[in-house]
Amino acid sequence: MSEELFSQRTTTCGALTRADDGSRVVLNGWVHRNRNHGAVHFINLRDRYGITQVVVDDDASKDLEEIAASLRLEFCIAVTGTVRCRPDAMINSEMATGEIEVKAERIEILSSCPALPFQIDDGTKTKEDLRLKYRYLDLRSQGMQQRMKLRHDFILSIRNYLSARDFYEIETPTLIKSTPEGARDFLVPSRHYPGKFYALPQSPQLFKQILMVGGMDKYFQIARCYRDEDARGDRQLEFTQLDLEMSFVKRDDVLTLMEGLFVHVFKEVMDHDLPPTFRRLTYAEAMNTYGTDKPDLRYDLELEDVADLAARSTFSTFKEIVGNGGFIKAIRAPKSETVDFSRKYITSLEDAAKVYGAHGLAWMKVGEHNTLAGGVSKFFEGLEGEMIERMGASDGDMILMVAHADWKRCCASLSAVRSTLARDLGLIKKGFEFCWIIDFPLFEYNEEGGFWQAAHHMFSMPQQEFLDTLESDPGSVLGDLYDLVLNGYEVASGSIRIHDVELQKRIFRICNFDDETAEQRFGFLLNAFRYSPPPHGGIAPGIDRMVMIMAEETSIHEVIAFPKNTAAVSPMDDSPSEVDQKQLDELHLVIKYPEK
RNA sequence: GAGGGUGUAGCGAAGUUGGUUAUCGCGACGGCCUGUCACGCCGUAGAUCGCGGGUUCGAGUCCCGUCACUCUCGCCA
Repeated sequence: MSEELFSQRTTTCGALTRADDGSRVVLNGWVHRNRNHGAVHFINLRDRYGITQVVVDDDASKDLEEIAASLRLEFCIAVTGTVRCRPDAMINSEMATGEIEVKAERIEILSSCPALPFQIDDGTKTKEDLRLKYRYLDLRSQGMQQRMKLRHDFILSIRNYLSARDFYEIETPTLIKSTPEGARDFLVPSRHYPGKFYALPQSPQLFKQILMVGGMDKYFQIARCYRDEDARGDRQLEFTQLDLEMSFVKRDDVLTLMEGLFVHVFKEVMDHDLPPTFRRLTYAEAMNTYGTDKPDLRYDLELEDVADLAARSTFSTFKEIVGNGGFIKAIRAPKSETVDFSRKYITSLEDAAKVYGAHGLAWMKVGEHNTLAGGVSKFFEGLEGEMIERMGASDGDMILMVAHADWKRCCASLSAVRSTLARDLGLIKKGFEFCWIIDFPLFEYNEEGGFWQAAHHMFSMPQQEFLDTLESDPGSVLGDLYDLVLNGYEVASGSIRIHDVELQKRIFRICNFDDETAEQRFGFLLNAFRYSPPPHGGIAPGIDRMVMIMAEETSIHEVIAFPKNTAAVSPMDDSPSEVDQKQLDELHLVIKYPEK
């Protein structure tokens, strides 16, 4: 009965060195490779820590030889043997354990496996759905193992840093009240209360503010968040945030803390030196200079306003747009050795712009001696010098322009051209370029609904100088809001919060929530705020996105152990799935299927 | 909700203006091999070309529809 189930490892597959020469060891792991040379077998045995070469020599017993010959890829085995240094000529300098090998005396097959649905090796080009269906196999790959380690190291480093700075890690509930903000909620039906639902949190926003009212002073949480929206490469239904809130702080306290955190974490986890502070851009600067509120600063390619020049040109389309208060912006495409600015290429840039609402992309080529040619250049006769100087252009460059009545679409379209150019011309430098975007507008106008809504969320503090004009001119109000941007991705978002009941109610009213509705939805927050809330603020960096960028990946799926695909399905466990009628009955639910 | 891309053996791909038996690499299976490390060599099996319909003497290839995955817009405070 007490017979040993298996020979338990005495060390791992990444640990043995010359110093272990002659020692008797047991290794547990998976068959990574099995090279059979007739009388000699080489088995690469793999575990999380590395790969060690196991040798079955020609003097092996018949039994051992037969077991070695029967091994297939990914069999889980235990090897008992003796470490020996390899002959000089056989040393593999590519392997961490390449100086030694283990001469097997006994091999136990702990478990076998059938032919694999795909090969486990790094950088696999296997379709993602298949990888997700057999995620347990995919996770064995070196890439997934490294990324899970990176994610672990990242989170551990964050925990240690914040803990050392007096933060408490506090959990908040994941079954909460549905509150009408932002994204669609995931709902959980209540068994006890027919017709009532919990919601999964889109973020712990209200709870962390209430923790501040509760005197917790500094809080953080590695928090799972849920938003029922369509997926993308950099977002899915459930994701993980470092949620963080502090009492008695102003904006710069939060920004400084985060800079210190990321400088520390990047050094500790990746041995990468970040600058001690990050560049700050106002929302208006970011939009005007880069056309987006999440600019990728790994390359330049700044946008210029050329509305005044366009107005003086003979290009009636542009003149009309300017005359109607529209916007015209331009970008310089620098001369390239690798990319020919052909009509075909310009069309591809135009297509990129049109996705964001541009009607077209006007272009001109810069020639020698302040000349412009091609495209719309004939309309800019006499303005060549000014245009070229404005754009800082020179011979061989190209000037690309977007005109649009809507400022945001004008910016976004040209931003798409900017990022396409950077990619195609190979202008993207390696590295990590952080920047802060500050001074966001607090409200934006909902065209469909005909009312103002919070651009970020309704709990952010308006900047002081706008307190008197909140109601009269919501569109001009700037908030104490900040986003952290890394390599063109929004990786954190935060604000100084409102801690005054009356001010909070004013914001609700502007956002179309009358006092009664606000009380109904957010009464618990307003109630808490009656009891001497401290001034407070916080931020929430996205863990998945951060690790994705650190791992130089473009999909957060690569840094999540069990992600869902873009159709919101998990191919491994086949969720979502139907449930029993009994379960529905208990929850008082009747399914109404959509008509086809 | 909208647009683009992809779908050929277990995996990754090729497949010409529509033309005989759909090709290659990896993997699987069998055999050989004493120093490999992506071992090598020989052989074998494995494909309703996503699915349905149409055009045609003939469709992997052309057309229509549909499904799945994927990228993007919308959406995501």
